Amino acid sequence: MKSPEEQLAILKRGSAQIISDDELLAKLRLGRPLNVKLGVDPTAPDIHLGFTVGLSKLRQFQDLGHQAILIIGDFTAMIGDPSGRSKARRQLTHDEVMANATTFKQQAFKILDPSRTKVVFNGEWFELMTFDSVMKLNAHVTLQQMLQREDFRKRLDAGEPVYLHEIQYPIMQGWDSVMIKADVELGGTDQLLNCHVGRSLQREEGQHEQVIFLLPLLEGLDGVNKMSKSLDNYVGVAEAPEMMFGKLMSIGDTLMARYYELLLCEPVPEIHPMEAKKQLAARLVARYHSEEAAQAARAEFEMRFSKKDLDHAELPSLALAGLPPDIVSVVVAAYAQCFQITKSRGDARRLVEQGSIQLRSEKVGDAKATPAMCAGDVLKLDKTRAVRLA
RNA sequence: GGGUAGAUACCGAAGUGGCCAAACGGGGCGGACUGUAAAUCCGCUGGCUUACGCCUUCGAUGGUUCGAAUCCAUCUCUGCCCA
Repeated sequence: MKSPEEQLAILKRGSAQIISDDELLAKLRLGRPLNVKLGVDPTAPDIHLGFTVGLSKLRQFQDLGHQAILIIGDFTAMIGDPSGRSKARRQLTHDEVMANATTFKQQAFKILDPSRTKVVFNGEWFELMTFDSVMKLNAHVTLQQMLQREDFRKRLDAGEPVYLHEIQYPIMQGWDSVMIKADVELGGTDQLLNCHVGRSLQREEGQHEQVIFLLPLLEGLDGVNKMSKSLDNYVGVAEAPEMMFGKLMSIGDTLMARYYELLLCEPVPEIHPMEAKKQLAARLVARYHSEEAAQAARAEFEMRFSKKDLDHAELPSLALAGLPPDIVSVVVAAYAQCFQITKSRGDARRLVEQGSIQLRSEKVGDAKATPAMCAGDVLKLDKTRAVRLA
């Protein structure tokens, strides 16, 4: 086992803020495995790369001999963490949440070591709480403290509603820390207040206060907002290798540097940016799938986009039989059948007229056209989608 | 509970009886250019239609009118102020 000082040095890499280094060092010196808490709300069925920043850090704690405690917020997910949000979340039903939690757990174990992870659901304690104990908890936190939060503040200033159940969220998250006797709580930088509430509740209960270990938030594919399912700027860890590779290749250079730092924990290599990005994409695909899948995804990507060789790429096929012969109808059918995307005829016509639609690498251009289409022909729909006719 | 202001397309925001499928900005999409990126430029952005045009849309429901996003009534939701 590494010395406390060595452990601290390793853990600090890639962190945003630790409250505090000294407290963490003191806890590491206790010589026992620390309870390291990471809370997740299964609001969506699968996790994305943004979330893996926390899981990877948790894994690092595990590798140093500590006890990982993954809290599945089956109860809190129904409220929805208001952190960083400009609107109240839709409340989920318990069934939805539990269904999400199942896949969630499987995916978390692509990163965590299952043999050293304790998984708990916070419904275990919250469902049993009585109203008077809820009131007692509330007595520990003031409205002013809650209003310090930037996201609530912003909503107030913008004249947006802030609901009382949302204000309960930090208190519930804090109580989780008490219930599992957390020594360290991991979270994104937007979790600062929530984690602090945990500390004060622990103090009230006569426990040692948890160390707050904050990690930077990973920006989503747009490079601006944090990665989130609801903004559709995410890369899911369960996504198909080609999809994952393609999404990662679409990011800008600045964001690439960020991903290197937060996901691979190293600087961008001093090579052509294009190659650096391919390596990033390949390594992440390898992490969540396999080395072979990563190489295949890269080869596929290069064939399709770099060499623009759609003829040999693997494409979904579209049966022409029974379709009207005009190009617009074929395009609409291709989106619907091969990609489950509903395009209006107007949209499809626009794509044709604007030159996005290509048949055998030639722009069609004329929405009225009824070009001869044969089995095996490649029909390009837009930047990322194409189908093979059959 | 009382007063008051508001609810417009993916988001923000104009429009206050016909010229409104609804300005403008953002976002999104397509094209050019590139490294498939970014930046830039051009175009598109309710549905059906080759087109003329037709249909549905401005919180909800009714009403006034030849004609309503715009006027009236009721309802729902939200902000702010007062209790």
